[in-house]
Amino acid sequence: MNQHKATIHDVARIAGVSRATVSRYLNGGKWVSEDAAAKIKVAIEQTHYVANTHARALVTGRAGSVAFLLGEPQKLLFEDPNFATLLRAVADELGKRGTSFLLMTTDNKDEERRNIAYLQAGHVDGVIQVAWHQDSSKMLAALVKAGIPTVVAEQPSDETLPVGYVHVEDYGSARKACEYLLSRGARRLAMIAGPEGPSGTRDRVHGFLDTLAAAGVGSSDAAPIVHGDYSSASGERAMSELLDFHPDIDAVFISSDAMAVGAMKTLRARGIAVPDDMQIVGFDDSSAAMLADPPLTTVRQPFDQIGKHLVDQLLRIIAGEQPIGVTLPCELVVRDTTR
Amino acid sequence: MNQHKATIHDVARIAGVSRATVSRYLNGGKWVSEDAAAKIKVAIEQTHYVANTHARALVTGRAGSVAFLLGEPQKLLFEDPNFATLLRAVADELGKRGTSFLLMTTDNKDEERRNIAYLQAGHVDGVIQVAWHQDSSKMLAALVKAGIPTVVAEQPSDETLPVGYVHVEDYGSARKACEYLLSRGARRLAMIAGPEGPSGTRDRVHGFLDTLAAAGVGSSDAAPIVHGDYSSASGERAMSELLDFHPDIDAVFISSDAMAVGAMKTLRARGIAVPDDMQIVGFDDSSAAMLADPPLTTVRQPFDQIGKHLVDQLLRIIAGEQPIGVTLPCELVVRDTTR
DNA sequence: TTGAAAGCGCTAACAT
DNA sequence: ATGTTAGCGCTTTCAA
Repeated sequence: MNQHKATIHDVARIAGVSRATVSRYLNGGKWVSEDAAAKIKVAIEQTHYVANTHARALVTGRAGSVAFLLGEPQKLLFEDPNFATLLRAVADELGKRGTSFLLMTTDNKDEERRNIAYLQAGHVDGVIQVAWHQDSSKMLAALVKAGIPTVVAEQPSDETLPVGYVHVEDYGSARKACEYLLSRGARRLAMIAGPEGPSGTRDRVHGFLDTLAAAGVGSSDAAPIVHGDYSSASGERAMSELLDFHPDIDAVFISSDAMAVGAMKTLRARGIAVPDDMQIVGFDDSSAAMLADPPLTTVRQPFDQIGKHLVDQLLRIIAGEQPIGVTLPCELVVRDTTR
Repeated sequence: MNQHKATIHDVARIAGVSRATVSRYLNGGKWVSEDAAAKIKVAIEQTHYVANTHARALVTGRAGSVAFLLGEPQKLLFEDPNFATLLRAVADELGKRGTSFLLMTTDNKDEERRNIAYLQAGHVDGVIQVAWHQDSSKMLAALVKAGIPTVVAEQPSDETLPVGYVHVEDYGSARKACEYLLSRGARRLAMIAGPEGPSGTRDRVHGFLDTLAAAGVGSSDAAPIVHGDYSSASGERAMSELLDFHPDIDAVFISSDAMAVGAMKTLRARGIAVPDDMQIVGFDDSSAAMLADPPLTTVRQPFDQIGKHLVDQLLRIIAGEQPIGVTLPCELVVRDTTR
């Protein structure tokens, strides 16, 4: 633990070659004779040599790491299980590609400033931004201005921004969910949507509305849509509101499982049976869906795929490719909150 | 975005001093005249200069970052809300101290090897290890052997290891919970404990057993204790088992809120009313506790404090201080699953 | 109080 | 195929 950590110099000396040869071996091994390679391999094993990232970053100008930037009100990070899922997916994929990452959270203006300064300083090669519940356009603009390769886990509101993004097919998924509800006999559909602003909310609402219109079952009065913040508590409130103003609804399409769980709590309190008196379809297929009582019919978001594509995109952009948008399909998972 | 990033050289030139003076200014500002300091300050603002971490790390030999090392089976990271809570607390505290951190996950032997190599390479100054559900002694031993400053979010099984740790008062909290149950009229107590192995599980079990013994209400046959893995599903199973073998129990002390939620699902399925026929106390006070139906009486773990102390400890150890153990008290939060 | 100079460990021309 | 050399941006003696 006290012995000097092995450097490329030690390896070179032991292998009987120059440091440049070791460096070449380390970076692809081209232009290194088999003989030299073998000796270097032995020397590395013997010394437990691992390249110093900082020295390498200094000379190459690349950090070999990316930031996972979370712009979220603190309480939601705790409650939304999707963060953990996505975080894990990203961590796994990044690990496979030999890139380390650091997690940054932004809860207020001060942290935002500090984070921007840090990122601009070039400590990381790129940024994966996740801000499902909060407006992140300022941060995003700063990243773009600083020329930092960036991917976003939703469709950015400003589509002209040169950032990559990965999102799910919100419109189509909403239609799929609502059409299923219709097919199970529901006629008076309501929706509990996510926070207004993000494109995901907008697209799901359109999917909901268009399905109703196509089926000719839309009510003529104010559309039964209430917005929540994806938290369970907001789902509880939203369900109450829905019931108060539209007591005749027989099904609800809810934009997150957490909100669906909250909504079911309200229903239970009011003695409304699920799925007999009220059918429900959630969104995410988070752990809450299967644990709900009864288990929730929901739209499965492929977070592992989202994470994979996010990393893939970012690494491509860092390598100089054009940012693109990736849209992933969702799957309806039928459980017991629909008939 | 293309203009050369400002270096200490640029700042020195603009301020009309040497790079060494700028460096001194950056690191505490001692031995820098007010005059020079003022000029440097202006130059830094003008150039938007931010020190290059890699260059600094290279020369100082310190990385300025630490690792948050998660040794957990993947599925539990998704489900256990405590991770997110602790992660956030640590992130906040680290941010305040100007230290960045990277998150590493260890799900299998291969990742473990890779992580150990990475950490040994000195890419970080220290490690915060969290492994509540999995044996982490091998990893810990490797870290100690490599001389990497380490703190653990539980009491390490090998107490002679020179690592810092922060944990909650498991024994006392268990006694507090069980005594409360007794005070509410419960007489035939059972326990759903965490996975066998970690000291936390052992201490809570002892607290449970000792309380029963002290009150003289222990049954003479096999102690009604079943182990789970902190997941909701395991709580569901454990409750079934308890009911099958000890149908006369009237209260259960459960080592996590997630398991308590699972247990309540089993109770509901069997038509056993909470808290009338069965009282329940959980552990953690995670979001699941308040959302449970009825809301869960539980033991509150102060994760924000745990995170704060973890960071504090680690930074102290990195600075050369002796590792110590920190034990934090828990608080009983009474809600509606107790009478 | 300040500056000159010597690297930290590595990569990347450029020679050979 | 391999070695020599010149830094990357910063801190840190050591002199002045």
